Amino acid sequence: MNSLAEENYLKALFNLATENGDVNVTELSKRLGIKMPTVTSMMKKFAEKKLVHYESYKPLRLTEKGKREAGLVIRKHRLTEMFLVEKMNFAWEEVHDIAEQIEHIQSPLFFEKMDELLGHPKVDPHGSPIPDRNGKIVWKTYDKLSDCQEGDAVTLAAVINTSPEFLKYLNSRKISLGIRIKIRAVEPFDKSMVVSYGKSGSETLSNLVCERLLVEREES
Amino acid sequence: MNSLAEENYLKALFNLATENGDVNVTELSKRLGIKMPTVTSMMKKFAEKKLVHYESYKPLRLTEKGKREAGLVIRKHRLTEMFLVEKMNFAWEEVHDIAEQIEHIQSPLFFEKMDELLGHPKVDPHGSPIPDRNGKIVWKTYDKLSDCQEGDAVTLAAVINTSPEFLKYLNSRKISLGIRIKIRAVEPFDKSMVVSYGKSGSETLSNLVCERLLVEREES
DNA sequence: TAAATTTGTTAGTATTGTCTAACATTTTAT
DNA sequence: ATAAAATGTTAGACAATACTAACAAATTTA
Repeated sequence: MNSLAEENYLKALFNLATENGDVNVTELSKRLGIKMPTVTSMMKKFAEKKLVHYESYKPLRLTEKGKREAGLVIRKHRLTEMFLVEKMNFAWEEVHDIAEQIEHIQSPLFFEKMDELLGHPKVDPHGSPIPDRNGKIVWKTYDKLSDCQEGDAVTLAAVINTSPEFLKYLNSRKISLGIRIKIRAVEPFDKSMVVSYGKSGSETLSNLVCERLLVEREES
Repeated sequence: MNSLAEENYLKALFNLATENGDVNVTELSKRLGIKMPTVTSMMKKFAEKKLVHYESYKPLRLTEKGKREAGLVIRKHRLTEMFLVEKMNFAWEEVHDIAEQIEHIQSPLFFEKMDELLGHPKVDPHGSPIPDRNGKIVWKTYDKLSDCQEGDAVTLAAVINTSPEFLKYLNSRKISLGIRIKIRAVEPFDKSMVVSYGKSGSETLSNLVCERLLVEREES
């Protein structure tokens, strides 16, 4: 069984590997808000527990076991986020901190119950995939809205940045997962987009925002 | 803010005081499964934090602050038990261990949401009162079934022992909170009772069981 | 009331997970 | 190619919470 601290390291390792490929000690240290020497010693412990392949000065790589156990922590996190939103009426920008705590509950039954009550959801409230019972993630590949063209019609499937600030910004624009977005124009100078969706006439979204919105093109 | 360990000490102190009056180090040690020297040193820390009145070799007494904070932990525990049973379809004998973990979540909003979704319940699934937002418990006084007489008709309001074994025994007899029980006979020799309730013809309950069932007499 | 038992404290140690300071290696830039 | 910068490790310390062994006080019993 992994401790709470270990679960946090596992999750961070997995997420960083997904985001950036190779993970180094500095990044992991920054992500966790824990100083580098502490991270180094935890990685040695992880090596003994066969959770990472560790060699001094080399990038950190989760073993298969490490990936599985990390996936299971992320599963608990994302199921919790979904439960909080769907069953407890939380808004999507409120759930992260609570899920960070509940993900450490040791009770397979508890998470099985959540999964069942939610009808075995495939994604969390931000569109991130929920790993299966073996910790395996099935990745669907989405396009960034910023990579789409004038005239494209797309559906919003996920958001990359899940900070409360960004999510509140989206709330204020009535942007939520599942909305259909039409790209009316792309400004060449700053790559901002004029889009329409829902009941809005049209809105202008900066490139920074468009890069954080993952969409599916209409099936053709 | 109290740590997880401190919250456990607070809860145990409060519960022991409710059950037995005075609390001593030995009892607290046994209840927590923590050796006495560790308990002594935690009590010194509690004295500094003004959670207990501590004097060497004297019984342990929670301060008003200590009672309030203990009550708030117990509130979190009991709200959680109720939530697990009412909203997540757990059986009453399954919830204790999970609630022991969730009670330590630091998020007032999370527990407020539970309370709201449950409609501000006054008792948990075992009939124990849920402290209010200030940690105050309003005690209703019940009678033990074992103190009732032949001919009495009562309603089951709470159970004293909440061990899974006892609760499963009650399940097997279809005994649940709220059932109306009629006392058909009391065996003088061993104080066992012949009772009827629900659809059962009649059942015999040992004195040990009857002492653990708290009932309300029919309003007169 | 004195001995035995129970209860409680002190002292010293261990583990987990954190830190800072100092040093070592690797990478980048001139 | 070497100096500077970035990255990573070692060594030693610390806080929280637990433990055991030894001792002290209080209570019970004979």
